[in-house]
Amino acid sequence: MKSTIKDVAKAAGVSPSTVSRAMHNNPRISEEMRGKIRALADEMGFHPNQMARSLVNRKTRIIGIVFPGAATESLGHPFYPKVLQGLGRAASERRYQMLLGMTEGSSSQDSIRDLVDSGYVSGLVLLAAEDGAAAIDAGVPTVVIGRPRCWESCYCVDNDNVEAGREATDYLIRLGHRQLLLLGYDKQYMVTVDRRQGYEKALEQNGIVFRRDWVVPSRFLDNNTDQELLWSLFRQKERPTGVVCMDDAQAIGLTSSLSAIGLSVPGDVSIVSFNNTEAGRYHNPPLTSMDVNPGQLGYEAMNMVLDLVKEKANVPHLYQVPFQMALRGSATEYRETSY
Amino acid sequence: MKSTIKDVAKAAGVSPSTVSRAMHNNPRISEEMRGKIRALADEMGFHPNQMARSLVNRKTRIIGIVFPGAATESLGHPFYPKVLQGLGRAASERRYQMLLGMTEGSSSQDSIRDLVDSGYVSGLVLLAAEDGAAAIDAGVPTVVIGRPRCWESCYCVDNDNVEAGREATDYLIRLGHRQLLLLGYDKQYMVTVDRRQGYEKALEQNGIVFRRDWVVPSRFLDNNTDQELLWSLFRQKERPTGVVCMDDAQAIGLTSSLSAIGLSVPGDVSIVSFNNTEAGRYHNPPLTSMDVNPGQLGYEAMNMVLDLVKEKANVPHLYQVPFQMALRGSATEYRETSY
DNA sequence: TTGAAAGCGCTAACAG
DNA sequence: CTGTTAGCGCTTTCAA
Repeated sequence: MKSTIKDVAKAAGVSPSTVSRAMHNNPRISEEMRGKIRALADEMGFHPNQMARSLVNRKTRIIGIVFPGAATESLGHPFYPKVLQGLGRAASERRYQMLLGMTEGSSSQDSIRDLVDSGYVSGLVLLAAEDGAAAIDAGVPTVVIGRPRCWESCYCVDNDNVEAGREATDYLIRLGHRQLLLLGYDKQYMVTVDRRQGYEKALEQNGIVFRRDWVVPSRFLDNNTDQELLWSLFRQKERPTGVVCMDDAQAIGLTSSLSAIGLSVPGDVSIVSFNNTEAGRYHNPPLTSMDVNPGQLGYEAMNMVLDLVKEKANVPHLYQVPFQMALRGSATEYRETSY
Repeated sequence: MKSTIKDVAKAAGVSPSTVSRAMHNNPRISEEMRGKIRALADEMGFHPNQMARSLVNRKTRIIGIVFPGAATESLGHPFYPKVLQGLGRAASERRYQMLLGMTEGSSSQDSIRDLVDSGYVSGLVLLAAEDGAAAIDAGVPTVVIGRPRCWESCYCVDNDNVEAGREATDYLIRLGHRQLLLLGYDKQYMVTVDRRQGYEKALEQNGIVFRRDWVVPSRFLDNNTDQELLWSLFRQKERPTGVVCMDDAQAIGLTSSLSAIGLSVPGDVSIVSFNNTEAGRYHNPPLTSMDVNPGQLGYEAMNMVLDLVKEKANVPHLYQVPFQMALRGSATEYRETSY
């Protein structure tokens, strides 16, 4: 049986409150009493029951983590474990723990309710910007990773995705490419709309005219019917010589899709993508990819919620983490012979 | 302000106990009262405070997850997120939540203590067999993923690693290879000692003599000094033509190490490895790799702890999950011309 | 079928 | 500096 504060109090011949004070380095206790009690507590293997503490102070040292959509599924993409690493690092530095909200099958809305209603968490971090709206009335301090639609009224940490999109595109342009396709656009996801904006910006800054039909969804990689659409784009006389992909996985898919119609990467088409995954790193050719620093995203997000929980003043509503391109072989200089 | 059981009781004109019964489908309450109260509770947005409940019932719906060593670091290897997925899937099916123990910098021993002492968890799953010893006196039902030294006296889910090692080796032998190196052995890790045993078994079953100097640690990949040792092995006249690697990462490292001395994979050396990672899948050549089903490992482990927590009878001490080879290009038939 | 009372383990005034 | 008291929100005998 685990010993309680009363046991220790009795053994030490003092009152429970004294033990409580000793355990929390409360100043209202003598040095010697404190030492004596702590030693005794140690000996008896006493550890304050957090459950009871939380009940009275109305706060826990737990932050809930909410994964997007089908919960556990998202962990399949390497972005999430990396974010989790960062979250964990910050949490452990500040001696907090993380409770995972993975309500299989149900919406993240439910996941959030579960987490909060349970009373276990004193803060939340949402791993999907799409759930951002929920952040507003979650009932506990909440920060979302990514940029939700309601971003001005909530706390979030994100990359400057329009700038990232611009830089990725610009990189290709620097390489001499002027026929640029954007693959993986989905207006549902702010990340992609932001990056697309950056893409358009880069085009404009370089006097390249924007072609609406060269902004395509990732669905174009899915099956033969859809690939046909993609292929038709690359069979035009003036075909894209460079592609900006929203994710390494798409770049990988694209590479093989292209090879099916006899186009090679980077020989015929240069590719720049996002997320700098291991798969992309070992892909053939190795992918030039934008690293968005998922680890730091998590790290900053956790520190932000904790600041909020601690009611620190002036916590900024948005923190932007830097990104950088990992330069590898999938994007090379444009050559006439590309045609 | 969140409403408490008392608020609801007052509003319904009944006692708190009645509300409590209504919320938990206790039979000692009339159907109509139950309906009325639940409706009211819903309307008032009342959710029982789990903290308070746990305090009185002495159990929570939370399982602690302990990562090996430097906590968050381990998430860097794709094996762990996949295990986590499986854990999450089972946990969510049975309506449990997971608390992550990531005590940065401190041992997993401390991590375990933290988790258990806090009183938050009613069960534990350890993601590293090396921590197995701790499972015995954790104080709550514990299952470990992998095979700890003390495996007979604790609960674990694992692969049959000697068989896996045997099959991997045998695959190379089937391909005609008879000079086989084992890379990544470390007697500290039971996985590798088990797989090595399988390796030896395969050799024996095929009348190949075991060479102690062909069982090498992964350190041989680390730096030039160590690689020299590896290279010397491959510069012998009778060099290995097949290698069994304990992890895809090693297979990748080996490939490039080998290419530095002019040996190619699979042309000169065939490789079979473990863990079937994305990196290996997109590596050049794509890795033939043993998939140990990390997801299922997690899934079964979670179900096992929960069975233990629920005091289900006859929970087996060991559950073995199947594995299977993903056949790809890094291992090909042995040809004389390999020399 | 419902209510009253006691208590889970701990903390936080308020006295002394 | 230390003890007393009350109570966090809920469950659970025990009576009614």
